[in-house]
Amino acid sequence: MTERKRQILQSAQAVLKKKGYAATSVRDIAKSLEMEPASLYSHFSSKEDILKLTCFDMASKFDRAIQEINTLYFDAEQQLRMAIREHVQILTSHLDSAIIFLRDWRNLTGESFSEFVEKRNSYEKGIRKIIQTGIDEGRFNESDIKFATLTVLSSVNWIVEWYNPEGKLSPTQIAEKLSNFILNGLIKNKL
Amino acid sequence: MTERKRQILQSAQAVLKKKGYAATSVRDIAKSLEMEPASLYSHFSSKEDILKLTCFDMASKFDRAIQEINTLYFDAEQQLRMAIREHVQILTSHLDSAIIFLRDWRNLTGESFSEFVEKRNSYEKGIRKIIQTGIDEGRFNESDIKFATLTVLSSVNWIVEWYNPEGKLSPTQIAEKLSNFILNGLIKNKL
DNA sequence: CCTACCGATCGGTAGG
DNA sequence: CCTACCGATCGGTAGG
Repeated sequence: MTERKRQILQSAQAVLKKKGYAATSVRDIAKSLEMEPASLYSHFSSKEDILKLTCFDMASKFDRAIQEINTLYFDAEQQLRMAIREHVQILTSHLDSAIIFLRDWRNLTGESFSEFVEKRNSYEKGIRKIIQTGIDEGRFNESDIKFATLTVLSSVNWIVEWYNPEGKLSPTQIAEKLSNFILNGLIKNKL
Repeated sequence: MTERKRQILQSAQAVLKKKGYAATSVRDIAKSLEMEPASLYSHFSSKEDILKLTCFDMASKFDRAIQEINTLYFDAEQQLRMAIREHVQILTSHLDSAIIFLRDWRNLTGESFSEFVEKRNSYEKGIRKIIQTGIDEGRFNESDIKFATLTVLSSVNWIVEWYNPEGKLSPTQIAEKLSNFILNGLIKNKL
């Protein structure tokens, strides 16, 4: 990927996150770059190509992170805290892409769609494995494991809806709060 | 609203939830009803009109539920459990509308957009109030209250992504699991 | 990266 | 609820 292509991709992502993939035209993207719509096609083969690159790029970032964590020795609680920290880190440091990745992947078609879903399921499995370990260790509640996994992921992914890079909470602080919430719940410890 | 209009609306919602508002054409909607695209306009003034009706209809359901709960005497834990139960009930019993409501509200324009955001914030405030009560009662952890509210809502809303009406979990069971998760967290009670 | 352009499809209207 | 139709915009190509 050339420097210019990366530059165009970034500008495109900034536009796409605002109105969503389906409601954004190739002309909208071109305008943000002050170029003609037709010129985009010397860098990308189609509008969907931009979506595809964005979604798969994010997916592989998450994939790399979970693979690494899953092979580390820490106990389940530490693993989960690390996974959440990494997840928040990826989301917040690529906020435009993250929003497209989370909202617009359904617009992928054909093989891209199914391949994406597969990658997403594989990541989900990585998280599930951590929670399963916690249950096996007797540290986590024996809850419906699929249910627990989805609930963890939903609360982590939701941060893109309100995260503000100039806000008072750093990604690390957000990750810690989120981990505490997920691990300990809302109710005060009855010691 | 005539019976026929409601019927058309329902069919439209079934189509909209599949591809999303922006990617669905008026022709797609008409086809699902075996009528001509132009005929839709004797029931609706525009494509956005359908989105507007769907979003605001859902919003008012949530609004009614939270208003009621907020005036009841139960303590914060009970209130939160009730709010979650009602929320899950509304989502699952209007699944098509719920998905459109959650995913496509950003496509509203002008006044509709701002009015919707306002309604959504007001519901959020209702949930926040319950959590605040819990903190005041000394029952809930003193966490960032806005943060806690958003995390609760995200995990509840996520159920539309995996809920299956024919699955083994009833809405009531889902609500209870979710409440337990949110209140007690993943970690086993160290008694 | 641009000019020039294409066929297809879009949301919507007029008139019955 | 339909026929007939509209101007605008869509994603994308040819050729330079």
